[in-house]
Amino acid sequence: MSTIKDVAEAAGVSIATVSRALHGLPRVSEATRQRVLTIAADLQYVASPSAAGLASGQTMAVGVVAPFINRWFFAAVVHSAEELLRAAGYDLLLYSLGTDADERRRAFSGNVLRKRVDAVLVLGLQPTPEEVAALSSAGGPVAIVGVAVPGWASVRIDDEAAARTAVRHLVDLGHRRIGYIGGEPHDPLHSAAPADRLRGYREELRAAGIAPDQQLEAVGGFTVRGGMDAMDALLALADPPTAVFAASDEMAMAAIHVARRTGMQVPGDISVIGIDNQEMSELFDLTTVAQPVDAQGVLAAELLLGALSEPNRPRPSVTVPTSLIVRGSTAPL
Amino acid sequence: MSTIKDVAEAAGVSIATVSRALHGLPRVSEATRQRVLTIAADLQYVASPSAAGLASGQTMAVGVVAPFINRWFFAAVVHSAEELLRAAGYDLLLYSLGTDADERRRAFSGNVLRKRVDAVLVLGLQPTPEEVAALSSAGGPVAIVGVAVPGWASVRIDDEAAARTAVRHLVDLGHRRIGYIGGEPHDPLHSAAPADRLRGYREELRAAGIAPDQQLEAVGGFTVRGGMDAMDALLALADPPTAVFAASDEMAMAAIHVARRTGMQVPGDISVIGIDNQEMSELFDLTTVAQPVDAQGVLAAELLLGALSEPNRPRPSVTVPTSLIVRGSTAPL
DNA sequence: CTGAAAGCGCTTACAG
DNA sequence: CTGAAAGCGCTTACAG
Repeated sequence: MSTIKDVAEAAGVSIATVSRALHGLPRVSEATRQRVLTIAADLQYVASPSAAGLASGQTMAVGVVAPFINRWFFAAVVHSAEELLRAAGYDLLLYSLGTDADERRRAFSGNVLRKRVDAVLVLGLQPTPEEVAALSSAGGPVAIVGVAVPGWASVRIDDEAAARTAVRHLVDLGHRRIGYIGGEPHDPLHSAAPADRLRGYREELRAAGIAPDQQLEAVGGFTVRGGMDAMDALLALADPPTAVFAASDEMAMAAIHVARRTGMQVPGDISVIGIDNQEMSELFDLTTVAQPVDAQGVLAAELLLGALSEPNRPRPSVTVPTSLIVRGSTAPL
Repeated sequence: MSTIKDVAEAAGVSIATVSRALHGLPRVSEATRQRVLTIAADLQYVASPSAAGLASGQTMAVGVVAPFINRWFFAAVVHSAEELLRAAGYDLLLYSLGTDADERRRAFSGNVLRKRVDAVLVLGLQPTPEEVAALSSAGGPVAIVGVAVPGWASVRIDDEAAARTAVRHLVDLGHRRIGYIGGEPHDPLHSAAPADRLRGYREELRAAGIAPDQQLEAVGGFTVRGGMDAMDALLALADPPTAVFAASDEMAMAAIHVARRTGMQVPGDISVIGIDNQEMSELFDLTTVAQPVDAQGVLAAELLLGALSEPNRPRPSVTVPTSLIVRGSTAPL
C-alpha cells in the first residue's frame, strides 16, 4: 500500500511535486510529470481519500438519498446517474431511508452528509422546509429528482399532467366511472409524486364534467401487494369502476391480475392504465404514460456536476416530457 | 460546522478526552462523559470521517460491488444488507460495474477499495483467481453473495440444485422436451449462477433419461427483452419444447408473454417455470423455485460485520434453501 | 481520570 | 519549475 512518499522517493522529487503532477496542475515540467506518472502507476499508487479529503476539504463523493433502492424507479435513476458521477471521479454513498423517520432525520440533518460528501442527490422525496434548510446549510449543491425545490437543481416529470393524460385517455374511450389506485394518504416519506398524481386525476375528471368520488380512490402504496388489495376494494364496490388509473405500472399490473383472477376480461370488462412504462409493462400489454427514467438520472447527475464545478451558476429546474403508450389494457367502454 | 476543538473548549476538556468520551472508551469519568455528550449534541458535532479515517485507519464504510444495481436480485440484497451495515455504523459505497471491463478491473484491483472502505460486499459476480487475490490482498474482509469463494465469507443458494428442482417438477408432470432460457454463453461479468443453473438443467435431464439438446438451450441474458427473444427462438424450433425452464422469473414472465402472444395457452400448450419468486411472479401465476433474497442480504451483512469484529474468525460459506412454489404456469403434459 | 503530543497522508499557499 | 512547511481534524499511545 504505497503512499505519496514512496512515489516521491522513487521519483527523486518532493511529495508536493508528486501531488501536482498527479493532479495535472501547472508548475511541473513535462519530464517530471511523466516520470511521476509512470512511477505512480508502477507502484499502483492511489491517494488516500481520507488524507486528500482532510487536506483539500473535498470528499469526491456524492450522497444518494432515496426511500428505497429496491424499487424500479429509484434503482433505475441511481443506475443511470452513477455512470456520469463515477466518470467525474465521484464515489456514490447510498442512503436508503426505508420508512424509518429517525433515519430520515439523520440523513437530512446535514451534519452527517456535510462531512461525508460534496453533494447530495435526493430521489423521490418531498423534503419539509426544515429539511431543505438543513441540507442546504450543509453547503454543497443538492439535486432532487421527482419534485421541484427552490434553490435546488431538480429533474422531474409533470406528475399532474401525466395523471391527466392517463385519465384523459380513459375519458376519451368513453369511461366515466374511473377508479384510482395511488399512494398512502399519510405517506411517512412525504413522497411528492402521489399527491400530484391524485390531483391530476381529480382535475381531469372535473374537466370532463365528472365529479370525483372518494370511493373510487384506493390506496395501493406503490407496491404489488398494495395494488392487489386496492383493486380488490374497487371491484367490491356496489358500483365498481369500468376503468382504473394506477399511479404506477406495478400497481396497474397488480390490478390487471386481480381483475383477471376475478374472472373479468382486461380490457373487455375493465380498462387499466398506469404510469412508468417499465420493462415489465410490455409483458402485461399495459397501456401507460411513459416517463424517461434514464434521462432523469443522467440530467440529475449533470446538474449536480455543473453545480459542483460552478457553485454560483443558477440551479435549473428541468421537467422531462411523458408520453402516452397505448397498448392493449385499455378499450372503449 | 463544529470540530472536536469546539466541543473540547465548550466542555473545558482536551480533545483527547472528547474523543474518548464520544467513543465510549474507558478512562473518562462518567460526569465528564455526560457533559461532553451533551455539549456535542448541542453543537450537532459529528466527527469528520476523513480525519477520523486518516487517524484511525478505519473508514467505517463498506464497498458494495455489483454488476447492476437496477436488477431485482441485487437491489433487494443491497436493500436488506444496508440496514444492518448502517446500524453498525458503516456507510455504503456503491460500485455498480455495468458491463465495462475496465470499471470491473478498477473495482477489483484492490487499490481503489483498499483506502476507501474497510470491507467489501460482492454481489453476483464470479471473480477470477487474480481478482480474488487482488481483493484479498487489500486486507479487509470480503463477503460474496451468489457463489462460494475460498477465504471469503459467502452466501448463496445451491443454483444447480434449484435448477434441478425446476426441471424435476417439469419431468414429474410428464414433460420430456424441456427448453432452457439462461444467460449469455460468454458472460463478460462472469456471473456465477447462470453456469450452475445450466449444469443443473442438463444434469436433471440426464437423471430422467433425457439427452440434453443444445437446440433447446436459448440465451435470455437475464433481461425481459432477452427472455422474449429466447422464447421466440424456442417456439420457432421444428420440434419446440412442451415446457420451458427460465433461469430467472423475469425471463420466465417474458416467455409466458411471448407464448400467449403467439396464441398458445400457458400452461395448456406449454408450461413455464422460473427461479426467484419475486414480487411480480404472483401476478403471472408463475410456478417458480423461490430463493430467500432478504435472508441472503442479511446473512451477508452479518458475516461481514462478524469478520470485521473478529478478523481471525473462520469465514463461513452459507447456503440458504430454495423451495418449489407451484402456481398455475405449469401443468401435466 | 486527563492532557500534551505525535502522527495519519495528503494539499496548498509561500518562497525561492 | 520545485521544495519546505503548515495545516486539515482526528485517534492513540505515552506520561502523569
